[in-house]
Amino acid sequence: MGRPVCISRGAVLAAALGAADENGLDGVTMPAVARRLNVTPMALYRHVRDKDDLLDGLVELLIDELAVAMPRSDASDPERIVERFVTVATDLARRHPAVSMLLLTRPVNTPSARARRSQFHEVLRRIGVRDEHVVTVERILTSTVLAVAAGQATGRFSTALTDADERMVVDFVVAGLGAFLPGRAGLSCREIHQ
Amino acid sequence: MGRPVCISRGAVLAAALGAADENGLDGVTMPAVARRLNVTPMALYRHVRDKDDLLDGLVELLIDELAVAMPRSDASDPERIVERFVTVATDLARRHPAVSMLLLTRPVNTPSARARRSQFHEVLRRIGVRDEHVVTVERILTSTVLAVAAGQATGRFSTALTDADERMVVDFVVAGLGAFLPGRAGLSCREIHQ
DNA sequence: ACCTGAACACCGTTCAAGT
DNA sequence: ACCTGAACACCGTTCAAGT
Repeated sequence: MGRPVCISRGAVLAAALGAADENGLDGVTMPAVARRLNVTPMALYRHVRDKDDLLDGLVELLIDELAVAMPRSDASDPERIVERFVTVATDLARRHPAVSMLLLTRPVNTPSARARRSQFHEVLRRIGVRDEHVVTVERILTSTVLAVAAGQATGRFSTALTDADERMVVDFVVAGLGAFLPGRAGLSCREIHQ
Repeated sequence: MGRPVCISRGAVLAAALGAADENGLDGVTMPAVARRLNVTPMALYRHVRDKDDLLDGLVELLIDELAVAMPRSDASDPERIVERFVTVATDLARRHPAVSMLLLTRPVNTPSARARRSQFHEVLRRIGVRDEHVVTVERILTSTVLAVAAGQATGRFSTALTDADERMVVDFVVAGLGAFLPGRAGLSCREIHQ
């Protein structure tokens, strides 16, 4: 790209994301990131505490990108919400396969990430998930969607996710979520696959 | 432990698993594994092609451990099957948190792993999942269960999984699986959610 | 056949300098 | 304030030896 003489944390993270997208997580190395910025590796430590901090930064980057496309708290139709979540996460995993795996691995405790999570909790509460279930349901939903999306993007599965597969993920999650919505007792939601 | 003068692939993998359990994935290093066997790092290369091969071996180890406790193809009650799977995977993730994360990350194409998968496919077929859905349903199930289990074990979530949480995972997966089973109550989502 | 010593390229990180 | 050179500990890996 260009040759910015002046580095910033944002520039470092962007370079790291590029390296990850092109060469996988193993490609995210201090020298590699530095080279993309026309800088020596040591210069990075001015903007990033250490490599762990750099990876945390990548995770936060993806979370923000996930969140801007996420359902707002005024959403109410569970199926639409889940559908959007699955679509957005799958697309994200396709564009950033290596880093999306990190989302599953690393704890995300930054203020921004916590805010995103609260927002999600609010959505779940609004559609009828009981207060004491909200936190765990959110974990299950994000784990499922991210694992399927990231798993296919990083080659855990031999074939890529088709549109039909994506549809099945939505149906699965919607039906599973149904177990925590009022007005029913663990019945399966739909029968469209018969 | 002891001081085996003679090394084998099994011993190397066992030592690597021990290192992973104690010090996380970063603790799985050629010198560290070798030290556990009272051997120099170079000796490992006689039994393991490279580090990638070593990690593949760890994954296979866990898959086998998972499989011995898995439902047999004569199982028929979906809820019991899912329950057992969740219990076994959660327990496995608790004992081997670091490596269980690897299960989610690395493709598993060894003959043994493929056999395990076929076995699972057979179970799904038996309980009524249609042929063209079997592969994707298996991906969704394993991704969900492993991600939730491994995610809590590696500290992605702040609090550990309680028994109640585990129960919720079972309920979620059973309900989700219901979307792909015949003969359940013919409710549609739209009716349920008004 | 199986292990070791020496050696190499490479990575993360620090610190004292440079501008 | 921000970047660089030199330096260190450490890791993955190879190869020619040793037994």
